Amino acid sequence: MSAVTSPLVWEHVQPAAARRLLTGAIDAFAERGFQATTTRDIASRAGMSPAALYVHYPSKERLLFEISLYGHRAALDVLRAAGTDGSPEERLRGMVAAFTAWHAEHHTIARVVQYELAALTPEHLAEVAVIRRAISAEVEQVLADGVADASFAVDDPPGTTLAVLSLAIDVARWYTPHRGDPVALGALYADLAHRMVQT
Amino acid sequence: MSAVTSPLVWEHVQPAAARRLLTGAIDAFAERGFQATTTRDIASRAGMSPAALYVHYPSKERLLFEISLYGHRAALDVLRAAGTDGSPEERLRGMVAAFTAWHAEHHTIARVVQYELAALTPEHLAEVAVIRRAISAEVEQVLADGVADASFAVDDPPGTTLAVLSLAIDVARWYTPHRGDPVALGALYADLAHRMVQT
DNA sequence: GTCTATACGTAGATAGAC
DNA sequence: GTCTATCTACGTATAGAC
Repeated sequence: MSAVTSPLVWEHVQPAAARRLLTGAIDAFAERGFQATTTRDIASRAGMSPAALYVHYPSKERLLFEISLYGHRAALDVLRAAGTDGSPEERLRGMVAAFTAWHAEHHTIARVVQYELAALTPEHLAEVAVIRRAISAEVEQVLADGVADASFAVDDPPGTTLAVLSLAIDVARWYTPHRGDPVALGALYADLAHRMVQT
Repeated sequence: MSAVTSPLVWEHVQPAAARRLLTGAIDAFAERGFQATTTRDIASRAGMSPAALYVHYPSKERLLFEISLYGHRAALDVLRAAGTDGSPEERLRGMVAAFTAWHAEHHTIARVVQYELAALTPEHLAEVAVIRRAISAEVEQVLADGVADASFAVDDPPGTTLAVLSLAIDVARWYTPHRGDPVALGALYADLAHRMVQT
C-alpha cells in the first residue's frame, strides 16, 4: 500500500476507550468545529458518560492537541515519503499528489488540523507550528532545486510555495467522498502544480 | 478606484447602531469563529449592552446571515466586474487577480463567508449557496471559452475550476496584512492560474 | 433604543460510590 | 475505569423600566 492511500492507524493510543474518545472527537470536531462540540457529544460517541472522558484526557483542548499533533506528523510523513527520490519535477509531483490525496482521504482529521489551530493553547500551537514550518520547507526546497537545475521557472518562490500548499490544504474544506477518488485528485493537482512552475 | 481595491461600504445598514453591531460581529466571527463569539462580545464591540443587540437583530445567526449574504454578493460582483471584457486569458487573469485580492483585502469578512457556512440555518445556507454556484459558473464559463477558442488546454474543467477558486479562497485562511500587498498577490495568482490552463 | 435584571438552558469539569 | 449526581460559570434571549 502506497503512502498516498495509507490509512491512519490509532493502535498506539491505549487503552481502547482513549482511542474511541479520540476518533469520536475527530469526527465531532470535523463536523461541527471544536467550539460547537461538547464533551458530552464526544463521550457519547465513545459510548461512555461525560465524566469518563476526564480519566483519559484532562481537558477538551488536550484531546484537540493530540489530534492536531498526530495529524500534522502524519501529513509531514506523507509529504516527505513522496518527495525523496528523483528529479525536482518527480519530487514535486509526488509531494503534491500525496499531500493532496492525504487531505482528501483523511478530510476529517485534515479539517481539524487545518481549521482548529485557533482553539489550541499558545504552547500547543507553538508545537504544531514547528511541524507546519517543516512542511513548507519541504516544498520550498524542491522548488529551489528545480530553479537551480533550470527545470523550473519560479518568479516568487515563497509565494509559489504557499500557493502549492494552499491548493492541497483547501481540499480539506470542500472534499467529500462523492467528489471523486483522492488519488485521481492528487494526480490532477500534481499536474496543475507542475504547470505553475514549468519553464 | 478599481474593483480590486474597492472597500466594503456599510452605509446601507441603518441605523448606525445596527452597523456597529454588524462590523463588530464581522471582526469577532473572523477572529474567534461564530460559535466562540458571544452576543456580549459583539454588543460590547458596538459599545452597548447585550440586550440592545436584539432590538436590531433577532438572533446571533441572523447577524451571521446578513454578513454572509452581503459578503457573498460583494465577492460575486468583484468577480463579474473583472471578468467581463477581453480574451479568455484576459478575463481569467482579471477574475483571479480581483477575486484573490478581494480575499486578501477583505480577509476578515472573507473568513466569515468561507468558513462559517455550517453555522447558518438550512434556509439561509440555501440562499448563499445560490451565489456560490454563480461564482463557480463564472470561472467554469471562462475556462470553457478558452478551450473553445483553443487558447486554453484543460483536461478536467470542473476540477480545474474548483482548483482556481480554491487557490483564491484559501487566501482568507492564511492572509494577514504583513504578508504583502493584496494587488501583488492577485497578480501572482493570476499568473499561476493562467499557467494551469495555458496550451 | 438603551438600560438593568434575570430566566432558562447547557457548558466544562469534579466528587464520590461502585 | 465507569457511573450518577452535581458544581459553577456562562451562553442566548427576554422582561420591563426609562
